[in-house]
Amino acid sequence: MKKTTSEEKEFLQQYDSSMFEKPSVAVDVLIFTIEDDTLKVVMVERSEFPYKGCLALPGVFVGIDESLEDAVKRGVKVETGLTDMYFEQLYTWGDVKRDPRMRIISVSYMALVSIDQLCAKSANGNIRDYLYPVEEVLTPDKELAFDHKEIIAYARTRIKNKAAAYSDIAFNFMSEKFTLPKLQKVYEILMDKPLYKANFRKKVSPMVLETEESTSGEAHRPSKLYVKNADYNALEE
Amino acid sequence: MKKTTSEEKEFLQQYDSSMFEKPSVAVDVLIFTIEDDTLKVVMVERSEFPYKGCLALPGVFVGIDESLEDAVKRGVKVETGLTDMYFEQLYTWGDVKRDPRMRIISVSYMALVSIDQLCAKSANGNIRDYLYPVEEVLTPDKELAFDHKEIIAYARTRIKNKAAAYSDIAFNFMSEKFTLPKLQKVYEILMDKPLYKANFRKKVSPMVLETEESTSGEAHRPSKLYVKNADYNALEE
DNA sequence: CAAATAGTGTCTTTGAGACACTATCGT
DNA sequence: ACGATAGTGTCTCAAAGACACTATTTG
Repeated sequence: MKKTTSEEKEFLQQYDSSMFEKPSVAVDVLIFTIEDDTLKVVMVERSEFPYKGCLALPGVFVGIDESLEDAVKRGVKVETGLTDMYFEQLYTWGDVKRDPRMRIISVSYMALVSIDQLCAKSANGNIRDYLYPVEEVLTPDKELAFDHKEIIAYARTRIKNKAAAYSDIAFNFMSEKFTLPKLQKVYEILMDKPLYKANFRKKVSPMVLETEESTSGEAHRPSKLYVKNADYNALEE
Repeated sequence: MKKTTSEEKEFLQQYDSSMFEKPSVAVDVLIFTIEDDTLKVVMVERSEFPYKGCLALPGVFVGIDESLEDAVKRGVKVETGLTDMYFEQLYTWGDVKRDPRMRIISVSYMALVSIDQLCAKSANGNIRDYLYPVEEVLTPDKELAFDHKEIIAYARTRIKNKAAAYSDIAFNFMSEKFTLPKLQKVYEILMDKPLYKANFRKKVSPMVLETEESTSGEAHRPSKLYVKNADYNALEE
């Protein structure tokens, strides 16, 4: 990795002699999207023991010269082809027996992406085949690999809390231009509860900017298109 | 660590051949307390390079058969002698160069403890000598070891947010019985802003239970003693 | 016009914030 | 009585919540 100085050698020798074995470190990535008005997460079916046939979160081991974030980007890229998306660290899971094969400490991250972006880059096979409704995989009788159900439940709670606080996470699921009814629907899905139209619009009005465009062609009044107000967070001071 | 089955061998071989070197995993513990109406954190002065002479957070490497929480308990015990205290995971720091000696991924935890408990168990030397005011170690010109200033700043923000939301974290700094003026002072220290007495008492009244006892002996009206209402969180549903 | 969805006005209730007041100790 | 801190009553104002209304498109 790097050359060691004489001062550091003492430490490294001491460390090597006291620690016989190191845990492995992985990142598990929860790629969330909204499809058919449903919050979904990317999962893969395990072809090997343990948990053969169960759904598991995609994950990669962290390389010795790779930051956690770089490992996440690598994992997301192999899974979806996407190179730029919003993600944030969730929690680190370190139970000794969480993986029966060997000691693996997992740093979990959640990535949020619109279904449009997700499908645009889907080169190998259809990414839609790997999307599973979150509420479905969280049902008690559904068996998932390792502690992945707990991890997904943790992420689900985080998403709900952030949406309820009207943070801007919902925008990660939107295309660039969107109508307020669509945005409201996304917040409702994330919060898992219905919202009053007028109140919702009061809340989000500082977070969005109206455009000149509108929807058309549907058998009802058209809806104005909005974009995210990039200055919103700056105003928060 | 454990015996491997034939199914698992394939995985382990594949893993071993693809990963030449593993990062080390440590937990860094931020032990916070309140002394002299000031939020303080336990730190130790480094006697070795790198960052010789700088303050650092206490930390331990995570053993191969040790959970993250067990590593935290071990670290807290060697540092303070305490065996039971509240702690929670903060964040995992994984920059490749965060430790110049070798690749170390650090899972940070914050522990919160009253000054009474902290001093009660202080066997070897005076633990008070290792307490440093948080705002002081966070000043820009103060050099701390590794990325520990960033970690402390992260924890400071977490504490502020939790106090501002009137979570029950403040109680971790109190003795079993306390007066409301003392509790208010603790919230003010954590939030770093003054509070109105009447409003504060309205807020915390469901979180506390009045006792029969009062303070006495001071040249002013005595103050009633309260205990934490253990049922409070249960009521939250 | 009817159906359907987009969008607005406003009332009520809740709670944060601010401030003034009363209460009770020791000296 | 006085200084000092403990503890309470209540007003204001802003935001959350609930609901009713108007507006604009297609068929």
